[in-house]
Amino acid sequence: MKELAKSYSPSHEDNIYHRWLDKGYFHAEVDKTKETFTIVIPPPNITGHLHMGHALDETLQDILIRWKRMQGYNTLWLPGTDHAAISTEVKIVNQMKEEGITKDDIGREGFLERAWKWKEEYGGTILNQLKKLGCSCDWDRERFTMDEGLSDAVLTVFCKLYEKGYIYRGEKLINWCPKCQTTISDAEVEHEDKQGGFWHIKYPIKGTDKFLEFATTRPETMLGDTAIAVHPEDERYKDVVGLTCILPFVDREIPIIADEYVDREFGTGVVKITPAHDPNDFEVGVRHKLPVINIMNDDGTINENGGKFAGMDRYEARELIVKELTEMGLFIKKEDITHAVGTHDRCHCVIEPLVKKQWFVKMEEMAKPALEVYKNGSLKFVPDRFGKIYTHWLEDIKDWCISRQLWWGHRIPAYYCECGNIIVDKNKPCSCPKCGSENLKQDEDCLDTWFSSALWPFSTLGWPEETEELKHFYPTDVLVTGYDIIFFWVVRMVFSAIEQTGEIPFKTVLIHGLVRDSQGRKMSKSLGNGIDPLEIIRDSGADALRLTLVTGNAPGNDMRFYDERVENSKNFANKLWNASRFVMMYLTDEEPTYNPEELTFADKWILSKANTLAKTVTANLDSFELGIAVQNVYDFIWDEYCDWYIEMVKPRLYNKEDKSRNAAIWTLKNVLITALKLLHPFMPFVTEDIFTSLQDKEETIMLSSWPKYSEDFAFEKEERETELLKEAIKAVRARRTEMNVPPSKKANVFVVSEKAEVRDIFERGGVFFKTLAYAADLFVKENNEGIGEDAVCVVTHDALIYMPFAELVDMQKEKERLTKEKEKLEKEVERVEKKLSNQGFVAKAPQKIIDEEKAKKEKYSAMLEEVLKQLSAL
RNA sequence: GGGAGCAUAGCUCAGCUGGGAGAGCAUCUGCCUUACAAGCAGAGGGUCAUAGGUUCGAGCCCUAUUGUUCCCACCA
Repeated sequence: MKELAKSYSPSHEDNIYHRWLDKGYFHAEVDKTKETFTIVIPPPNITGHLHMGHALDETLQDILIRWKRMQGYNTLWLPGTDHAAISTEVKIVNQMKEEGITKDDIGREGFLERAWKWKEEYGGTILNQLKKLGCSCDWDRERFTMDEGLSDAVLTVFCKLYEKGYIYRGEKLINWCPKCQTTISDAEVEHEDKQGGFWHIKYPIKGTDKFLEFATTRPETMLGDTAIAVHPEDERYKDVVGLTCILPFVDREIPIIADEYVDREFGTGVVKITPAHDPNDFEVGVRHKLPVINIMNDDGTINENGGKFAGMDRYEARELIVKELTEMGLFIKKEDITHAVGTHDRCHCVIEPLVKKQWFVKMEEMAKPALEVYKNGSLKFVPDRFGKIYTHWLEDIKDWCISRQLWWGHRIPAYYCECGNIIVDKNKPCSCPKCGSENLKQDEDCLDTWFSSALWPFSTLGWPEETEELKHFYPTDVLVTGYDIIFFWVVRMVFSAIEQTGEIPFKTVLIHGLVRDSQGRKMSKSLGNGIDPLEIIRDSGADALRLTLVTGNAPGNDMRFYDERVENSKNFANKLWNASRFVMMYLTDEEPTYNPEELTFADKWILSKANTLAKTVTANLDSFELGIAVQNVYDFIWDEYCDWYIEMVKPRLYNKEDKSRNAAIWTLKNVLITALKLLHPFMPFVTEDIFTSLQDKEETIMLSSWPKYSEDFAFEKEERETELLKEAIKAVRARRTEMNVPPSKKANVFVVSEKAEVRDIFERGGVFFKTLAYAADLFVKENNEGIGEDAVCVVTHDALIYMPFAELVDMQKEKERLTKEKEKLEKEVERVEKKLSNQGFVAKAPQKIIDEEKAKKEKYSAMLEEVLKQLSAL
């Protein structure tokens, strides 16, 4: 047995973690004799640093993993990182910029070399930070999305989907980020409300002196207009449909067409159609076979199709166009409006819809089974409401643009022959199977980062190889992630897994909310309100951080993080630490023996409570109520174990002659161990530290067995008896405080009850009742004969408790107090009676509830009777 | 425009299938009681947003309203 330091300090955490690592406790081998429990980590970006969001996400996973591991599952938590195509590339480009180098200077090869070097240097940062948090990942199985194996999975999937016709190359309208110079998917477009203009403009109708008036938020796109549209049934414009307008600046004749898409009620009921730069217009263009004229360069400047505006920035061109239209008399007015503008979620630059030839994943077919698995219940969301979000997205899904104009990532395995043939293959073919030419060029683009993360649950386990790991650990059990990532990742993992492996990638998706600052704001770099989890770990320990993150955290709900909460968590660690120190004071080298006959009813009470606790905590973990589960343990340790049980057994411990001393020590130790085990998933370090000091049998709490409910330790009667004494003690304490009796002033206490059973309880519990109720001596009696009439009386449920404090009693105040109590009890009795006389209640309420109410009635009536007696005696 | 969440003690939040309102922090009072002052004991504080409804019984279920946050969406 080791001794514990005087107060708790988290400084051991690193040592404990390294011992776990050295012992290989986190490592999972395929063990077919056991049921598996698998979690794959949502791979953090290699550019990332641990922020509170990660800390929460990983804490929840570690709790589940540690709990299941203790339950005896073959548990695997697979860690790794994501190459984060755009983020990483931008980071490296910026770094190069400082050195005055551009991507073109060093070329693709040079750039990739640099990127890999960067990855080797910084990519592991965040994983090391996870270790500080205590994450019990199997580090031997760490993966990276650009590993050889995972890259092979990516290429395999690409080729398979291409062959199946689910991946195609097409010229479609895509979202273009002029700043990052790449396409992005719909999911990466964020709609932000921005101040903008609504310019009213008119075009002359050819062959008439009339004009057609419309309004637009992006005047510069007029350079690419190829039509003007009105509603087919709009009487106002019936005559002009079929005529043409003259498009200013470029002098193009564009037809006036009729299309249902136009809303007659909105504006003038006239829309300019720019198929190359607007999704709706693109559709209209397809219907009417309109030419598509792209007027924009990749950097957001106007191209040669923009006539004299060519080379100008899109916003410069906008101003100049409006100015010149004004001069031409074609500009009518400008309204100031705020409207939703699509921006890139990474750089917040306004995205530009452009028509480009890109690679797409056809979604319609693959979405169906992904919807089905949720509907038939095989895929669950916790809380369930996020299933609706998932469903909604899938039902309305559009094809996924997967090509990115980047170098850092998985290069698209498509090869173009000079004859025009396209070959899609994992490996570069020697020659074109069509024309035999060896002049093949690989597609320059890379795949969307999410294309590889979509395969993460199975690619990390070796897929497409039929590895033992894949067979054993897949499908995984739980995916833990924030609600902000359902579209990007969860949806894509589900349909990818079903398509490639025929199985769902995980059974349950546990969704958590955001960690916000004390004022409820998102933590962000720009606000500077982020709290660094590593700083918290350094100052207060990972255990305190973890407890703070999980306490009161309900699935799917956001939470606020602030210092006072951490403080409380730290205090709890200290409380547990000191309770353990106390217990260890009474442990000797000799193991306390378990002798059921020696257990007092107080011992049985706490054993019974601990027994129930195991059941409750397990049930809450089973239903992913981690916040409630930890609250259960917290309350048990602090309120029941420390504030009551330890105090109750002190007299027995102090008295070496006490026959039940051994039983007390045994109970103290074993209940503490149970509590430590139940707490371990939440606070792994402090529980391990105490556990290893407390006993010598097992070398770690991590692999100890999870407590189970047992009928052998269900002691209902003893629980009732102890609660009765607790109630009496509380009543005495309250009464003393009320009368300002200092704790140092002890008094004789007389307990009076007609019931032999009650007297017996007080006799048996007398030892601790005396100390906890500040009694000099305790006298248990059948009636109040011989007790001074002027003693203070406390009326409890089963007994009357007298204390000779006559000199302290103010008769007037005493009367007031008793009157108050009388009124309170009368109210209670009235309430219960009313309930019990309600026919509907007696007829329809469950028997258990009725019995409870009846018991209450009896209890309150008896107490009221006593209070009345007291009053009349005064 | 569609959808979702939230509204409970001064503050931050729990309250799982309906059966007498809880925690932490803060406040007040008294205690350095041989594990812990990072503590102990006691106390105050809530018409559970509003209005209806279902029910013997509603913080919890239903409807509407108000406030608030978020997500989705092609009104140019």
